[in-house]
Amino acid sequence: MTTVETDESFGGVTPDAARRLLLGAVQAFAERGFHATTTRDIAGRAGMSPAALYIHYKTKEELLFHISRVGHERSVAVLTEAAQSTGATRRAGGGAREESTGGSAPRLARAVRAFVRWHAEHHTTARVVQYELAALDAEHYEHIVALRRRSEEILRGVLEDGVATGEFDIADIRGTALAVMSLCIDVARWFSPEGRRTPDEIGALYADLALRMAGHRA
Amino acid sequence: MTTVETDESFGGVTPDAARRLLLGAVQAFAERGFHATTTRDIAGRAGMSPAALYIHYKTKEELLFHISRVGHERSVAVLTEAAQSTGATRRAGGGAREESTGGSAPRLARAVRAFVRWHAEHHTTARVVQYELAALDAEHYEHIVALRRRSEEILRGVLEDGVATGEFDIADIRGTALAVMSLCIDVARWFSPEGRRTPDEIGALYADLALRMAGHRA
DNA sequence: GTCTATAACAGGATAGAC
DNA sequence: GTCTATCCTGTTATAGAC
Repeated sequence: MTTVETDESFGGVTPDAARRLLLGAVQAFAERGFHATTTRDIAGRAGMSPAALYIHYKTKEELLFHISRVGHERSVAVLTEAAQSTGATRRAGGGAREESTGGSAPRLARAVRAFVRWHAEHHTTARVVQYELAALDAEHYEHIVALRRRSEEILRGVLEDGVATGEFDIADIRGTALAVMSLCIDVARWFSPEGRRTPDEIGALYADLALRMAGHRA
Repeated sequence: MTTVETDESFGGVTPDAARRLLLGAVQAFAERGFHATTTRDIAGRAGMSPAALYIHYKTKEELLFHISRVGHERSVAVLTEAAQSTGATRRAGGGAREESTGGSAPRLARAVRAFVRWHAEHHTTARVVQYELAALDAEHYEHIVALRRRSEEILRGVLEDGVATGEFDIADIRGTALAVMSLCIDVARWFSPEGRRTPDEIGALYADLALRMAGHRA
């Protein structure tokens, strides 16, 4: 949770050189975009010659895929954990669901807050993850799209639960879930550590906005 | 308002060749991004040789700037018009404002609906306008940022008015305005004409969501 | 205004020494 | 595993004929 984001997301990557390359690539891609970034730039940031890059990654695109994959996995994990009921959730007979501890409202609030925090704290990674997908090759792109669908489904599930229990009042669940996702994702585009709000403050504000969007009766 | 967006935004551009280049560039930039687009590609789409491009635009970046400028001007105009009171708005003594015809709630709804519609209907242009700014040179970038601030201020103004009249209940006006902008802008990222909703349906949904975010008492 | 041809150069990826 | 040197392709932008 450093403010000068050195992004611990890739802390566990094995050869030290590979990790440095990943970190350099994330920064370069976030600043300039994938296509405007040269392999010389990436290698330079990692303190290596351009050639050394190819020992660890077959192409520049593979580097992007690695970043995208790990980034998406992290953000899905953050969302999944936060969206869980604190106790267990059991399905009741007719398809409606009973909550044991956390109702849908706190689950939604926790999910949005955590997801937004992740996008703000890791805005460098998140920017690459969210806005450079088009540069992936077809196969890698499909892999990532599958991960993205998971996030959407998780969020939609929380909204569905809340409507079923009467906590939420939503006309268009799918559309609202998409809108809440939009809101969270867009944080990566504009967030700056120099801005007037901390990641957690934005998370708290957005959690409140999401509850309002869900028609939560305060 | 064609579904197969041929984007009338640039209909008035004077030499026919210049307009075709602009249109080709918008499509190419939206599909591949600025840096991944070649001048050959743009010229090809306009039915010209690469060299002909430089008669009409000094550089590829100038083409992007032109698109960005016109696009921003259009979207600001759309937002401004929609956010106006239908009658005149007069300031009352203490800084609070009286509405004559349209209250703040319908103004917010109209503004969001129109802004979202624009981003959906012109999603090709909008994508370039919103996501390729980083490729502009410093001077051009500043020009565009000034236009963007205008949009934010317009939206914030509507929220402030609504809070002053008691129509809205907002703790953090600036943050909420930013969030509503986010929501609208992000439409350009994911909208597809093949999707299940029309631009106007999305606009209507988002207008409702914005009212909820603003704490409008229905 | 548009074309063909080309200058001038940058960038991804590899070869081969160490 | 890393370096230096380099290949080779593709790119922006210009020159000069029509």
